[in-house]
Amino acid sequence: MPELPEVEVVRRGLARWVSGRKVDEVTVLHQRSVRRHPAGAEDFAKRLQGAVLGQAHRRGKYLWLPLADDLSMVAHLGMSGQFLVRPAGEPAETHLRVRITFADALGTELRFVDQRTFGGLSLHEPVPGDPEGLPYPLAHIARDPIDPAFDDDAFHAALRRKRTTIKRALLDQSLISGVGNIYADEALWRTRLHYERPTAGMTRPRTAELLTHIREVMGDALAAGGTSFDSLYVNVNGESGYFDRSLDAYGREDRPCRRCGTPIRRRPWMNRSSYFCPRCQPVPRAS
DNA sequence: CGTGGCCCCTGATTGC
DNA sequence: TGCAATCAGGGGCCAC
Repeated sequence: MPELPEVEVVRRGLARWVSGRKVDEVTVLHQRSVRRHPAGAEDFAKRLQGAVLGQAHRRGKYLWLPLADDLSMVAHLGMSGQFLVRPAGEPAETHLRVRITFADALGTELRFVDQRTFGGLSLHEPVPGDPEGLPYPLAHIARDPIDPAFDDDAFHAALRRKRTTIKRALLDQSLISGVGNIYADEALWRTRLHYERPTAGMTRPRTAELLTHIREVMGDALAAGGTSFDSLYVNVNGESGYFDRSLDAYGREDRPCRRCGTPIRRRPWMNRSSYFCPRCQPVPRAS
């Protein structure tokens, strides 16, 4: 389940192994993987053929590589997406969705593999005047907390304005990007905040503490090469990253809280799960 | 318009 | 043993 640190690892892999190469052939093996390309799979392939893939950019969990002609190839890994750089001619992976070959002599091709097809590739024009050439579908995606331009004060003000709960806000990519279910639980545990705490009650020091912990969790994961729980996450060269043994809350139902020993609880939440320590992170009164 | 909830998908795991 | 239910979850989309 790639979160921001994993996606950043993929970005670096693309920058090293793919940027600057000229596309030869594009084969779309699953329509759903290009569903965000409005003009369809054939158009996607046609426009990409012959283009040189530019520098690899990231905003939150989105990746994009500008082409020479104003369009960018946008990628989202979703739940199970992987970019693999493989020797051309290697057998296709079971869930290979898009194959991109190159017009050079390096002998490798780029493969987008995605078991659950929540991810996908598409081509888009930039938001007019955006200095980074941010593609249109990403216009509403906020900066991530390890982006130097992330505005802590603006984030705090947005939390105060909202009438929602803290974990919902952390997963709202228009407020802060790159935080997924796992790292939200980890950061809330570190901050001793229950996931249903109203954002309107956040104080400035509390927000600052929360951001610090989010950055620590992400930084730790990035240093470890990304988090993984199974073989679904593989970086651009096919190597798994492992970080799960240092998780404090996520996936630890009934196991003792590393701070106080109280068994960690799991609660159904938004069709997924929230993990928390009932003692360190007490349920807010008004919920 | 802001907020909350549903749903897309596949495979591993669990339960009967 | 075999089949069905459950779970995993990013984020777009829609209803209220």
